[in-house]
Amino acid sequence: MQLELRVDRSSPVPLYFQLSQQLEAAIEHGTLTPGSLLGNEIELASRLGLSRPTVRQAIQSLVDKGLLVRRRGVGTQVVHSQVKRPLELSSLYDDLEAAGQHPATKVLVNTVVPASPEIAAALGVPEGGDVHRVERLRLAHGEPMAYLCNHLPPGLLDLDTAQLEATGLYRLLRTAGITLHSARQSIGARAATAAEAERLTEDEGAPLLTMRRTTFDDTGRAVEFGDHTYRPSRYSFEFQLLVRP
Amino acid sequence: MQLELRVDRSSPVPLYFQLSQQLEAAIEHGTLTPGSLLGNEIELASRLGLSRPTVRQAIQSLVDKGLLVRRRGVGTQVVHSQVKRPLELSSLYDDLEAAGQHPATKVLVNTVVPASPEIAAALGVPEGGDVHRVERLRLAHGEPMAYLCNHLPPGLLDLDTAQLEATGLYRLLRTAGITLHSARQSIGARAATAAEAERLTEDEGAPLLTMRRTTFDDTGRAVEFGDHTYRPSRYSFEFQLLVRP
DNA sequence: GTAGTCAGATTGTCCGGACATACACATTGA
DNA sequence: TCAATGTGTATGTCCGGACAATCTGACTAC
Repeated sequence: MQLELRVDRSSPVPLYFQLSQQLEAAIEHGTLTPGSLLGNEIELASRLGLSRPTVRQAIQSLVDKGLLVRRRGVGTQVVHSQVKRPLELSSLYDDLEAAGQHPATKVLVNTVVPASPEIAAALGVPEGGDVHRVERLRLAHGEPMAYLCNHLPPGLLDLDTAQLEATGLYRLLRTAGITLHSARQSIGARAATAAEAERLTEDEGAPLLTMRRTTFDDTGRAVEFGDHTYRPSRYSFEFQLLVRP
Repeated sequence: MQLELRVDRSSPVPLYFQLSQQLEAAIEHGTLTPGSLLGNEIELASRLGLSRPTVRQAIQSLVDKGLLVRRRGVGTQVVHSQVKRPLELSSLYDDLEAAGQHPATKVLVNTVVPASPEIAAALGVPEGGDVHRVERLRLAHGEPMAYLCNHLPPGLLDLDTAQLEATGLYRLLRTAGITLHSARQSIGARAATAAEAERLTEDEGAPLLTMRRTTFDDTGRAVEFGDHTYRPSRYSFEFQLLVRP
């Protein structure tokens, strides 16, 4: 069966993007089965009334996502891998919501504090200068799941406690017009201290999963520094890595 | 000062790649300082005797790596972020070697076993069929650091114990002509069992960092399934994530 | 029968150009 | 003074074409 593809030239959406989205949907939906050839670029271009560079741009974006593989002299085929979801800079809140876990947030602290040396270095602000500090408890099904301590540079956005309880920090940042770009993460484990154990209703000495992250926006400016602890019985980090040769 | 760039048309190395490497080196070296404009694409192209698409391809590859930011109507500038290293599908052995930790490996088991349901599903082989099983202890400075249990599909490569002790598994795979493409990882934590504690010279119940990973080659075929436990006092996962909008 | 060779197919690289779009800045208007 | 408007500049998108590099498979020669 021939895959039905078409583009709308009156739409403001770029043609290559229209095409890549349709291809991605076809792969996701199973219309394009793993291992199947995509048909050569020139024929595809003429069938759609597009130029070859445009078709290549569409295909390239899916290759970058790890959905397609190009082979010179052979063609472009769908990878036959079970997992196709791309890696993302994930938000715990969105992850939980997507998994149907009904996340809830309890804001413990929402204030302004002087920056410690470590936080100042991470955020690129002067030591002792003002930074926002937010401590939250993330719950799923009413049970505590993670303790989240975040610091943000001043003047970036208003941190409203009600909003923080209704959604995730990343969504607030995006809503404020900040386009997140990259993050440096460190994931480790350690035994819970007495205070940590109480917050998460675990026993002292119980293993905890820890994550420390600095997030940067598209200008390379640090917009958030987080120090999180998770209950490993309730949460683990899942992601897909792509090799960039 | 004008950045000195030039391309060698007699080289088999693609022009866009020559350019992107020089730009990356200039950024790494500090010749191109964070926040500085790159000069517009058309002028850059004419200066180098290249076409604009070629220059764009070079710049785009660095944008994808997170080194540059494009702004319509403004120009392309170097991100002013502290961390510029891209995310990679890391190999523990290479990581340790790069950090000057003198890694060593002790092969505990190197054999062929029938695939359990879980392993068969991960590797995409028939249940009960033959798979390689390798258990290793990774040491740094003579101290145990991680316990690595891996399964590989049959017929992929010869697993020589001596080679496994001399280098990492990923390097062996690459040497065998396998181009790694992506991996699905899950990172968690748990308390050490008695057996795990003994292997890693920890106490029973001590927190351990766990990682489970399935690695795929460029055709989407699973080439390795690993179940690793790390001593969190000696190791944590560090990586940088890029957002793909 | 096996190895080497050749042709076809397909992606990889590169060109030169055209118009659209968004941002920054200066100008103009209220 | 401040907002709206225009203008220049840079990237974003798209085109049509050309040749090179590489893989597959069939054919040929030994």
